[in-house]
Amino acid sequence: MSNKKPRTAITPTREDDFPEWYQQVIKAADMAENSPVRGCMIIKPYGYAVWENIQKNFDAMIKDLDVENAYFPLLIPMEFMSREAEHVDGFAKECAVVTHHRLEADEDGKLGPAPSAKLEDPYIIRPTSETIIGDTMARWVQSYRDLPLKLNQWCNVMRWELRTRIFLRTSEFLWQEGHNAFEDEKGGVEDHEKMLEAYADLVENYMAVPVIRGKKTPEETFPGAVSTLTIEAMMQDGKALQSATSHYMGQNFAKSIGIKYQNRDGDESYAHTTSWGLSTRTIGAMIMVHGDDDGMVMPPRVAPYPVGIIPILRDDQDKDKILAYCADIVAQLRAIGIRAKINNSDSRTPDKMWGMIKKGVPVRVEIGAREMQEGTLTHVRRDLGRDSKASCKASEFMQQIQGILDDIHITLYQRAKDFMEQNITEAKTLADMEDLYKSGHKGFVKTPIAVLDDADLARVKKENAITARCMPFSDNGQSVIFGKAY
RNA sequence: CGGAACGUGGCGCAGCCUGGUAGCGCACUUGCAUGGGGUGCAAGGGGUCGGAGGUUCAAAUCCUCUCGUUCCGACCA
Repeated sequence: MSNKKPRTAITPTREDDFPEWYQQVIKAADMAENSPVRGCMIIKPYGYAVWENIQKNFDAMIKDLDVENAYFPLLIPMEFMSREAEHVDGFAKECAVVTHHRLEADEDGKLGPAPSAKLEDPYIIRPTSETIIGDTMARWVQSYRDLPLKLNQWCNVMRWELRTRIFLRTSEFLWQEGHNAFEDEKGGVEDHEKMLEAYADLVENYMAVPVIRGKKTPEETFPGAVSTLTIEAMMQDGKALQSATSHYMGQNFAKSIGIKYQNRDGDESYAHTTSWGLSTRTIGAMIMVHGDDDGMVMPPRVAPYPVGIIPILRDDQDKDKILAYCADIVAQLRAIGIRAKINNSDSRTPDKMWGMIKKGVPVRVEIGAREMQEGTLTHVRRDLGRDSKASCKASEFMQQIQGILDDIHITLYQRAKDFMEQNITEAKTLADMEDLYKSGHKGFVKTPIAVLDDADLARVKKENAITARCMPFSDNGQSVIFGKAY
């Protein structure tokens, strides 16, 4: 027995092969899978439930900021793309194009686009709805009284990606895109800051992923934007993942798409616009930040069910009684607003347990004949493992569970935050940074802002596969954080 | 899109070099014993080897093309 390592539920481990571990966690946790459509994923119920929780929480946040939801078409007239020069640059090469409106069989019986049904004006499948929403806003905004106008839509978009990775980069993905318009610069600038803070709030306080808030360097700024703000998270392999961005477009976009209005002086002005988006990719971030070698570790506030209950059935005699007791526990939890689910399949107990471990259910509750008789239950925290196993009266549990879940959230967040902080190294010069990466540094490197002007920067970035992630707010724009990125 | 690798039952793999119609582990089904961090024994079901062509008496094994996946790179949420 030379194998001293305890068996892990996921093979390989994070240390052995991080990218493969990531794939295996998604599979083991039953969150998503590849589809017959190249580059597109099937989000399974357990993964989609996470997205629904993200949606629910963020949707409430933006409504508090007076954003209204609307829905725009999946198809966008191709000519819209050419209205915005920067867009052509950014998205044209990854657009799916709709050219026909009918299929028909040829002489061999093979289906194909009917030549007679060719579209005079082709459509593209939205890679973003910026142009069509902008076009709409241009019609809706006539007067300064129509501003601000804050629109958001939850939808799917498609970008024909060359290299896809489930959740992190797929050809089709789900997101929300917000597009706001304001009278002046102040309104737009403040808005894009506010939206970024909303993202930071969501990601940190619901997904337990600590982030660095900052501004993109000019080079990394979104095409056409005056300013791009970002939240950057660190994965357990030390790489960065941009979790959400918020752009201030100045009047650039309004001018190209015609969002103009009569201002308070009776003159014509162009609106100042912002756009902001967060996608299913953040689910990938959550996996890579919290997951461990036994699978997913769900942050409780977005977990499909923060409490999972396993009935322990030793024989059929007590089965119905135990199940009834479990059902009652679930009902009590739901009554206090906690999502709970019972696994009453007839799998073996250990298999049910490992199933919940791999899914990362924050609190596992075990209930057998013993608990039923005593009116107690046994609970274990996923983040702390079997050592955290404890028993208490069911009534006490109801009092404590919210606190336990909050504590799990804090523990996950703090653990990730400590990791991130320990893996940000400061370097005074570009040469110092290069030395760090050349000697195998895995995390971020923070340098003075002056490094951006170093003529050698491009070479160092290229050779070390790093990019400028952002200029963190915490240093008032006086520093830059670099790192490898997803 | 460039470089590399891979594609064999649900999952992970062996077989391919030295062609002769498929094997292992896990999962699954049944039974008995079990049952609080991956239970044991026994009996079973399931694949024609990503797809299309070619070579051959014969192909999972050789050749060509194609589709897909993964990793690295460039690009990007």
